[in-house]
Amino acid sequence: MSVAADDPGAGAAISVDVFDPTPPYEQIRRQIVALVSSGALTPGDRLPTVRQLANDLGLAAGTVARAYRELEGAGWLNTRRGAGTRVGAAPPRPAADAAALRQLADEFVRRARFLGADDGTILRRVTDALS
Amino acid sequence: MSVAADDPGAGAAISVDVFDPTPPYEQIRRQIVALVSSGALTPGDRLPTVRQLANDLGLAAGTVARAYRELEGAGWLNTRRGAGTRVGAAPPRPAADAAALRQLADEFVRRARFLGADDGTILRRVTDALS
DNA sequence: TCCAATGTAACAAAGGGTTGATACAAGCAG
DNA sequence: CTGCTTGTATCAACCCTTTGTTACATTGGA
Repeated sequence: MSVAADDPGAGAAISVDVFDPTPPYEQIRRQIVALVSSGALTPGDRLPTVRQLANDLGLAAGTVARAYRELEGAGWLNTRRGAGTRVGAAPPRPAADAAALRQLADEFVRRARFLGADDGTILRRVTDALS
Repeated sequence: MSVAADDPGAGAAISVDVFDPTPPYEQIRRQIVALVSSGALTPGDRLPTVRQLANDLGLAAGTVARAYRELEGAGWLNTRRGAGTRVGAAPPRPAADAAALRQLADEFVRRARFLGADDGTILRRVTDALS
């Protein structure tokens, strides 16, 4: 079960799986990296405020703030007090597309296996989705 | 950086990323699920002893024991005191939630295409990720 | 200028995970 | 039977994360 946070401005959704032992701030961090890497969020796009996202996800503001802070430090986001948080102008993407696609595929396979799917089923579903 | 634990008996390798905030027991649990799901470990294959794996990974025995215990409870492993731990005869594969998997595949394909990847590339990346 | 919005910082309290040690229980081989 | 191996249980101590709360600094618009 997960709580979804619709983000009309960026057209993206971030969620936190309460059954995942991974700390919420880390789940958020990874999802934003994936969203930026995949192009779902582009430079200049504004992210939800820490209070807004925290409220949507049922978390404390400080928890979301930590995710934003770490992403800021890594160059993914630009945050300014009073002005909000936006996707950085030059996200850390050296070998952009190839690396992003590989990361995307790895993440997909990991999640699919987490659902209990075997390799054959995973490939079949991807083939279906391609058509 | 990660510490690797070679497992000659099963021909598999399990590692723990000390920079990943995800608890070690959870990292181990997921990797074993992946190894069994992918067929790298087959029913009857013996896993390292809790002390052996803990020593290789630099963890406490109880930490590895917890991963084994959770996997046992979920039906992935069979563990008997004094006899060791082996892959269960009937790992929980049909648990594949068809709807969730389809949604996951659709989302993955959507993002991959957003990156500009063609169908062949997408399939190749998934195949790579499966191995 | 004034004020609301936003990110940041600090704090104590609570909960969970890990460690390291020890002890115990159950299987297996001699 | 005896001894070794293996998984399990317990314990206290420590560290990390989260929570609420409050306060503060900065930004931008009325």
